Amino acid sequence: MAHGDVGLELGARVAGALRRGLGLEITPAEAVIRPSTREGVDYQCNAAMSLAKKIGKAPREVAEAIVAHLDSADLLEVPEVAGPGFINLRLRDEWLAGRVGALVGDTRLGVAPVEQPRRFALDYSSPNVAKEMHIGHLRSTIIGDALLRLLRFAGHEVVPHNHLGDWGTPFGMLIEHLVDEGHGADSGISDLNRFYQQARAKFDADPTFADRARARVVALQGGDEGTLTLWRALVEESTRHFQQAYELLGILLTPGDVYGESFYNPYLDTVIDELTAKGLTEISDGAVCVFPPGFTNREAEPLPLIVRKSDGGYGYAATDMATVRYWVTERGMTDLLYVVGTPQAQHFAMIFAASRQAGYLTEAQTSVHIGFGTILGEDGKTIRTRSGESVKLADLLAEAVEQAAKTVAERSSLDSDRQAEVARAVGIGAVKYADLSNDREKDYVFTWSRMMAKEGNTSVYLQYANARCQSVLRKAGTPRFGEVLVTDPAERALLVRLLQLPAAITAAVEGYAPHKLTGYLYDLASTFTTFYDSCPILRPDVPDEVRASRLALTKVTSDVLVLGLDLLGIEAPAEL
RNA sequence: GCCCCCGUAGCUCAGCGGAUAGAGCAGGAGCCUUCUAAGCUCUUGGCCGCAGGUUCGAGUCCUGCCGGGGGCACCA
Repeated sequence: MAHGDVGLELGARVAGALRRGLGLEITPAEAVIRPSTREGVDYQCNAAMSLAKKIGKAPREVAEAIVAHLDSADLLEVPEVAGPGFINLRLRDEWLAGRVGALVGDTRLGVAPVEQPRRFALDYSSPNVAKEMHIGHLRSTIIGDALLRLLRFAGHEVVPHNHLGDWGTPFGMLIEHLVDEGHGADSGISDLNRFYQQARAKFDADPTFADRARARVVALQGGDEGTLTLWRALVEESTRHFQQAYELLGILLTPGDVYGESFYNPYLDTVIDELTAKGLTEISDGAVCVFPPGFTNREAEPLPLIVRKSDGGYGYAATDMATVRYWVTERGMTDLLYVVGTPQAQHFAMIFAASRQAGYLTEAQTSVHIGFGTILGEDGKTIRTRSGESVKLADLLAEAVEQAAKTVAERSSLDSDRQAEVARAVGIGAVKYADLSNDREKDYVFTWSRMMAKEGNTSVYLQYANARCQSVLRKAGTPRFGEVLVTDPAERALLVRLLQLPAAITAAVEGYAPHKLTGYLYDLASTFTTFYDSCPILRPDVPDEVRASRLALTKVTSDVLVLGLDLLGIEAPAEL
């Protein structure tokens, strides 16, 4: 294994030792190798204690046997058994140096692609047509995009899809309003919120308009061509608005990734038919329902998934069933991911359960609701503007860039154009990092002062660390990267850290947990700045071979930071 | 009422069944003639909500309780 996870490699060695020493078969993961925080110890093996129990030997005896049969002289110092049966492992400097040296110029930085790529359909962002994006769309969009990047880098195939809210009864009034306003080159729909509110107001105030709106819904559902043209105009205008937000945010979604609710309309009847043919549906209060087992309502009665409403219309349950069916059956996806807030947990649990019953999902597929917590204001409640409305995404991002620009202006010596670019990278990065660095399943408190802080665990700290790397490399002219040497504890710590990228990415990918990567990157940046502080690189008294080694380390550190930030969707300017 | 999630330092958060629970901020003490001080070093601060249980070992797994949030039939 030329590249990869150091912990797993150590695990494989321990597994070998157990096979030879005690005739036990375990997997590398079962060797329970963990990074150690103890002085002078890089990793520890915790397998002896649990194994001792199984085979009826003393834990220390097992540990001694592992050590005795460990074939690891190439990569480890002599291991020590400590405490009840811990095995302390320290990597050899030469091995570390060789491993890190191999990362210079490696575009994957030691991260091996997965051995068995899967096909992911990834649902994220999902704003509503004719409504401006607001803070409620932020987490799905940011987290989903990071997962797209992470999964792809890991070697999987990922098809992102943007489940636009582009269908339903509100479109009757929206289209009628569009008719009233005229939809010339510059119609009123560029201000989406106002357009929606105006339509709403007319709907509430003017019965004639309301009747027209209702008739328009029927025409829309009936496929009236003129109505569809108007509807498309709304969708297109909204899509342009979304694309602007995505561009500013650095989100990979394109109009080609739009699979809105309307996309699944042609499949809805089929879904009902198939569910019915399988005997899964019941009529309850006039609605066509599936009752997946294990779900109950307040009265402890079975809880329905309403696939067709009593008025004959389709609800979102029908669309979501059709979505599962489409991505598995028509597109051959193996894994369905939905980046949607945790309040929808029960809904997705029911969709998945019903999809299994229907045979849309089999053992070959997984389906995961990637839930996330609510963004809270500093008062601990759902964040809102002073007037109680949800915060517009555009306003929030503008605020972030503006705040960043202020700091950049104070610190940066770049020209104004490049300062503007940096402000954007820093401001947007701060918003994304604040989101991604929290466990996605928990609520998190949105605090400008903390995310924009010039110190601490923020995106700018990582960006700054990278800018320092880049500055050194620039000053080195055409840097000569030499063989990696270990001459200082801070330098050695950096080597150990650099080799932990594969483990961090694996953890982030397997748990759909970007914060595992942010945590690693912060540790790396922190380890680097300590190294930077105590290990001069370009100073004249540094021997040439040490300088060449440290330049190589600086290069690899920068590469890891840039890659890591890119996987999170955050830019890393070369200068701040 | 039932189900799900969360309670870790003053604040915001990490923590993979393993050793003395870690960061950042805030507080205290230092460090810029020297590669970007948006930085570094040292330091104060914890009955991991409470009570049981499982385990050689529990912040982590199980049960109960207390507190907070969310969900529970035609909105998505």
